[in-house]
Amino acid sequence: MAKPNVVTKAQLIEAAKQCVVESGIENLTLRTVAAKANVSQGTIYHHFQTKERLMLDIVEDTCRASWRDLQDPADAETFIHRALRSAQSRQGHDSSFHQLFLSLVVISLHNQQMKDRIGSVMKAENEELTRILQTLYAESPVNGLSHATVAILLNALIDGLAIQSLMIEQFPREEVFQSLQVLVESFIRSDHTRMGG
Amino acid sequence: MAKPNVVTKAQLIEAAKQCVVESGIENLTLRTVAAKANVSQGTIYHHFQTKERLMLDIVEDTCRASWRDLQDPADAETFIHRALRSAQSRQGHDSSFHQLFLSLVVISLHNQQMKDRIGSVMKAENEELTRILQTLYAESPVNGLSHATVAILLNALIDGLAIQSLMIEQFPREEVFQSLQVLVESFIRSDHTRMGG
Amino acid sequence: MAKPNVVTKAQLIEAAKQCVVESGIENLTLRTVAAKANVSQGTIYHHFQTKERLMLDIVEDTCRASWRDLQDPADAETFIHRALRSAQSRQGHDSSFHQLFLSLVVISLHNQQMKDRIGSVMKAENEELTRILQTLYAESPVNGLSHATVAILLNALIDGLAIQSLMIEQFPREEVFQSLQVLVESFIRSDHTRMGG
Amino acid sequence: MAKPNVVTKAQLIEAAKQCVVESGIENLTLRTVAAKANVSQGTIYHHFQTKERLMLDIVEDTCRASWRDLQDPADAETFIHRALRSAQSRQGHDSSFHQLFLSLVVISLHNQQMKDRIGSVMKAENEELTRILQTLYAESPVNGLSHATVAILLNALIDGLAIQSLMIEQFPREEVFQSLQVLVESFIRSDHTRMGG
DNA sequence: TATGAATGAGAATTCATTCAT
DNA sequence: CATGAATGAATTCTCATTCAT
Repeated sequence: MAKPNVVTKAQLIEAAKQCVVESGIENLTLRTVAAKANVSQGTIYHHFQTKERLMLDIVEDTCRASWRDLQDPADAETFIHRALRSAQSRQGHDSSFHQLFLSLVVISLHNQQMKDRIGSVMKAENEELTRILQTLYAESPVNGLSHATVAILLNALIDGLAIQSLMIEQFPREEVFQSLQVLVESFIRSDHTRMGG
Repeated sequence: MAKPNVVTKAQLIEAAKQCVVESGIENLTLRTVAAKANVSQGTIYHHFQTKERLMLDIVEDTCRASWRDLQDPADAETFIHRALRSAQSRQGHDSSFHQLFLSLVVISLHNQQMKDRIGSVMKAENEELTRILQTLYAESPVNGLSHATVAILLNALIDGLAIQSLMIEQFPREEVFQSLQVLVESFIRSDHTRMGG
Repeated sequence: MAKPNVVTKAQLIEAAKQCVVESGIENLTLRTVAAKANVSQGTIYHHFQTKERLMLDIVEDTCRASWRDLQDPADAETFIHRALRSAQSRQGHDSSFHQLFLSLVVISLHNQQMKDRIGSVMKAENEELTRILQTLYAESPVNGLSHATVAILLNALIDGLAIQSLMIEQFPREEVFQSLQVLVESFIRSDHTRMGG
Repeated sequence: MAKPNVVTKAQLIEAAKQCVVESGIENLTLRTVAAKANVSQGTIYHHFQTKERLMLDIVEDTCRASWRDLQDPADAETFIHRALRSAQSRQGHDSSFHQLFLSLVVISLHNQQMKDRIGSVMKAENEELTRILQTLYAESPVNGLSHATVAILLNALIDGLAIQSLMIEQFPREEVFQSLQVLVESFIRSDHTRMGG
């Protein structure tokens, strides 16, 4: 007993994320994580010194993933559609992303370090979307609102819809997201000068 | 030793809600609630038979409050302004409402009963807002979208902004909510005006 | 399951002291204490919030006992004989007192609160013995040494002998303590003016 | 990866002794020792097969050191002064020796092997001091007590004073040890002088 | 030799829950 | 109704020890 190198940190984080989605972050125990990863509890403590550290690493991992998606090179125009489509897919059968995200948000309400990390990513997402909107429209697509504000509202929309989608049985996902797409397209087709390609 | 009627159920629920906001729903213990309400743990068991029932009652209480707000008689036009203003005030100094709401949402992800209750209220809110929009506009204020969809999007916006406001240090609350008000007013003043136009 | 008032704090402390003597303070676990007291571990936490608090209470209890012995009314002359005899009896078959005492001393080396408590009792014992010596002899019984110093040396002698007695197999307890008694009596019989009765 | 001869057993024992003095024998862990010696935990297991053996080796090392001091060639008369002076210096700024000694004594209360080892050294110290007293005085320096008993009492005095010195804040070290020296000198200068006279 | 990942037994501690008063 | 002592299961965490490299 003591086989070396049976798991990596990444595998443990993955197992932990699954546990959160499966049984709720309030029920996340290291016993469960260890079981899911097929290692002993001690192993978890060898990699993360405390449960809090593991949770911080889950946040870190999730944030890094979001950031990677963001940086994914793509021409600006398709960016928003891609975002919408990915958001939609996340809501349906595979709602795990938003479950995890919301769980981390709630836990971070009483953990400044987590809050800082998540907050910084959300801010970065707003800024990235702002940049993209600026590429698409010389003037803001919505009268009277700055590009930055439109970006904030769009990102808020995604998160707010995720909540409704998670909570409301038979939420009309398809319809709403198609409407959103229509809305966004109406920006793009609108008579405002289009700049970036 | 038995002082009668020292506390009411409502007081205990209030205490529990405070505990959630102060130390996180993941740290909600009956000991804490009892301490905050200045009663013994046993007392809590006389009012709620289990911890889960207490949490269900918190949800119930929170939902009923939302519903009461909704039913509050007021002419349709001012409804949205009132909603926006209240949403805004909830985000700034007194963010506790949204903290509580999000916490309950996350917990309910693994509690069907809670999920049903919260989901039904969110659905009702969508429907109520739909009704109001129908009162205000013969046709939907946003081209191509049904009244119901606009309602969903507006409500999603509120929740999504709440998250950003809770997570992002120095989130531009004032600016964003004024923009939102501008946006909504542009609906009201100009029937049939396209959102993006 | 939950029979009220099955144990008192005093009983738990007694059980803990027995555990220390039986298996060493370095092996003191709350599981053991609970088992010895026939209660659950939770019960121990109901009375003492932490293990450290329990240990502080053991110290407190032991110190209070020492102090009570000290205050025990007795004419000064017999005091020392009584002390010697009790010290001796503590060393032989019933060495538990000194085992406990030394264990607490060692633990307290890294616990200021415990150290303060034990230190204050030891100081008080020195002072009490000084007072008694002053009652017995106008001038110090040992040439060139103050009453206080003689008291310190005598008390040190007791502790030092306890260690030897605990560690050395077949330590000549009888012989040494009779010698000590002879020595002390030689003080009393000496040509120095005797005062108190 | 295997650097040869990075540490010697002696270095590990030294590290362990430091750990005991710094954080208490009850908190001695192999992790701590390894950290202090800048080696891995595995390395400790190459030198000592178990934690208990490490502790036995600490005892062995400490006892051997005492014994070495004892054998140190010196004329009998100065022996006692040297002992007193070294004892005194051990108590003040550098109290670590007695901290370690007492810790080992307490642990050995429930480890026969350690007890035997420490006991044998204490006995040897008594015997050596007896021999020295016999060299100095034809008859015992204290009327009615054998040389052996006086030796035991003197050694007990050293240990007992060490405890007081460790526990009592502002223990009058200087004064007491000078008194002790006066006392011992009174033996040496006046053969046959009665201690109490 | 030396390493350090892995282990499992057991430590302290928490907590929902029960029950006699 | 209200209390609070008692419970036991579960949780976080520690640590001596093993073993493949």
